[in-house]
Amino acid sequence: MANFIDVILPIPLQKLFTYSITSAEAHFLEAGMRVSVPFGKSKIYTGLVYRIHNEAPLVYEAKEIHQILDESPLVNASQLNFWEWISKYYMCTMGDVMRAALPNAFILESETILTKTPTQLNDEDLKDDEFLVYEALHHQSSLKIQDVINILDKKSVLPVIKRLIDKNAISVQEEIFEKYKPKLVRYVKLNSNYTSEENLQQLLEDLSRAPKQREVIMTLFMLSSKTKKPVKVSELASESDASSSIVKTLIDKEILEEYFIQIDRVVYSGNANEDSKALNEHQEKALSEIKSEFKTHPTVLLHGVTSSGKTEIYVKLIEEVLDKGQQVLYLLPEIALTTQLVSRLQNYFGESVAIFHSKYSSHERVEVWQNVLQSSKKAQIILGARSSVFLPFKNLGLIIVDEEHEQSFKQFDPAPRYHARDAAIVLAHMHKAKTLLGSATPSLESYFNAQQQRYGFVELKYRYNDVLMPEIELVDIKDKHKRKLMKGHFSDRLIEEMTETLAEGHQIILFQNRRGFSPIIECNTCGHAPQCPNCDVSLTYHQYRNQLRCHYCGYNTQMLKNCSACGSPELDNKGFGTEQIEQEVKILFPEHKVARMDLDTTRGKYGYEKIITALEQQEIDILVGTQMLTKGLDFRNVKLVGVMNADNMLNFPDFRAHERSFQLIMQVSGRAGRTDKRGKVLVQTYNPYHNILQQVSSNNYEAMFKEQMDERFNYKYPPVYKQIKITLKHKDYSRVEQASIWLGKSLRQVFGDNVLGPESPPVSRIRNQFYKNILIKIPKKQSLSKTKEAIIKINNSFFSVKDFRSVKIILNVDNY
DNA sequence: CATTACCTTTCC
DNA sequence: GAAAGGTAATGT
Repeated sequence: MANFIDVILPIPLQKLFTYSITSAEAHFLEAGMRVSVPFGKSKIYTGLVYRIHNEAPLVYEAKEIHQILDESPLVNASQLNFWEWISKYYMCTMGDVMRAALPNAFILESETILTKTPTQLNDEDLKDDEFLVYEALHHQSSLKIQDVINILDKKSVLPVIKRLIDKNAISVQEEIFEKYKPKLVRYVKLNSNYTSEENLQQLLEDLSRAPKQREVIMTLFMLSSKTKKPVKVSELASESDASSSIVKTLIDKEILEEYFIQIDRVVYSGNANEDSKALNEHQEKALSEIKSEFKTHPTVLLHGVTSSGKTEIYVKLIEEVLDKGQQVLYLLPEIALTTQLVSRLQNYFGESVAIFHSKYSSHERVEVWQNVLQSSKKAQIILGARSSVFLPFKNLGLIIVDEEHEQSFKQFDPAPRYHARDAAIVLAHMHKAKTLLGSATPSLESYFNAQQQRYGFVELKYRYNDVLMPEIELVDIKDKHKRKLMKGHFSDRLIEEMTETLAEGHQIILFQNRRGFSPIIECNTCGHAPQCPNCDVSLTYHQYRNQLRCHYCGYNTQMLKNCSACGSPELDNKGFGTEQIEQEVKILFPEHKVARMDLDTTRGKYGYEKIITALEQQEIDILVGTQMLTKGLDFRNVKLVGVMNADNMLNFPDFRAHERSFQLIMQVSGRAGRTDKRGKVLVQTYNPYHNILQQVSSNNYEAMFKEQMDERFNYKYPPVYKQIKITLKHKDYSRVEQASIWLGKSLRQVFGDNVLGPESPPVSRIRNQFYKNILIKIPKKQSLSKTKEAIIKINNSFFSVKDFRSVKIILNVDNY
């Protein structure tokens, strides 16, 4: 009987691909193992076995696989179920999910390698470009396609390569590379020739004329007898104070023998040296409420004010799940995964905590994956960002989603456009595990779900140690401007409070929801603002490199001296960003240390941590920053928080702008006064009577919730209605316009008034591609899966129109 | 008329 | 997503 496998390939194609295998391979293979398979004329891809069967495909002949890559499944059955759900719910292909789920290093790709043939050729047989490539192969043994592109400096190199092959000058082959290399550490031991006493004696005598080498040998004895462990080369070199070349000499002389041991890249050296803290009465009460809610609800929302000690409650829950021998997933927004929280958990749980986030190298991620797969002791608790929902859990008991309201749990750009919180709830369900959502400012949808009894609900209203909530004061900057009480972007009240706080030796955080120096440069004479050549946006001024930059495509140029439209040298800054605030603070408080925290200053693996540490150590008096400041950081000595301008958040054109503003201001406020002293928050605004700001200043989440929910009801927004956003994208404007009108019409035939658009988004061109959006609102009682089926149907007929085939369509389910 | 740029199609 | 194969566009 013939044997076949269906394989998921990491490309955005709807279908699976069928390959033929031998019966021996059929015996060996299991779903979830990787195979490498030929795809197309020349490429070799990594595929994941989805199904093994005997049904020969009818319309084509299946190719044979190239190679089996795993000895046991890399992805388990429950993960494949989960992938299936993601792909159905978020309307993407299994290939998309595979790309997102597997660490990059697991997905091998082949590369075309050119090598010279032994045949002798006369140079005159070759044309110029052919000769260049041929010549290059005299200097290096092989070339990649990319190298050829560089050598010839043009795009289409394949004809050249083809001619060279025809002339028998070169040959090509496909090679696949294993991207993951285990980390090996070099150890040394004495060569076995010298184990006997007399040989050893002889050796030491021989070395008497090489004192350094003798010293190294003596150190080796000393080290191995002291630690009774294998001795690392690096250790030996540093202990004996010898260079590694001396060690190498000894190895070359076969006196020492080197060997390698594979080690984990990510190791935690400390121990679980702390017992979990005893809870106070409020925490204790919340904990027991959570447990009793779990009896009736698989998902519970914990609404606990900032600094109420939610983490300690999580720790207690984690302890119980670990005792049952189950795994725990602790999800956090990327940015909140700081050393602070990591080391706190490591203090309680030692090396059973594994961390997984995007700043880890792909090698490190492979190791975490493998530890989880093997349910290793090292990976009982996974602390990770959204992509950690894809880890190969076997026995998950609890998922904690901390800072549940954070929008960074939703992935926007490549598919799968999943929301990690929602996916986590489904994942927990598949494992019959519990999910705990925690936030000081829950998202409306979660709070709504709790009210509808879909989630259990627990509240924690008291801050730890009964610290008072900070006092929030609204400052009317319209009035201050009128009365000339503003210095730059600082009101007299803010300066007063800052001066006082600094005098007391406390720290200050200033929050400005915008990065860059000054978003827009405008000509005073003609009003022209420099635009990005590839996108439909004005360029942003960045002072630290004196550049104009585009935040969408990364385009940048030097700052202009004259207006590019009229030549006038009078260019003015409109709006303001973190850099400008930083500069103003430096002028206002020249004797204090000011730092800035935004995307530009936190590049690199430790950029973020450096600033945090500096603030903790009180090397910084005033920190200016963006959203990043809001994430669960515990700064003991910060007493004052200033929100520079609340209006640009409130006026953001998005149905969640108000909810977001509330959350953001509440979260930054939470940074103030975490110890004995009551903190103070100043919110500068042109509109102090705005309802949201009133609700912020009275710390009234319920009022905010009620009012916002009314709006969501009236305007049919989530969580009352669900929504799917369809984005069309093409480099030709009239093509997207026509396509979007057609699509809008077809959708309206099915969904009527619940289709909004097509509309051009605020930024209608990015990287020279034009965009159109269509929004579909889905009433609660309308079946979500039927809706999606209908969309897919319409989509298919869309692509059968020849003119539309080149238009890219992006489906975004729950696009908020 | 040859070479290159661009677009469409197919991949199992 | 990538490369092959076809077609239009450009150069000599």
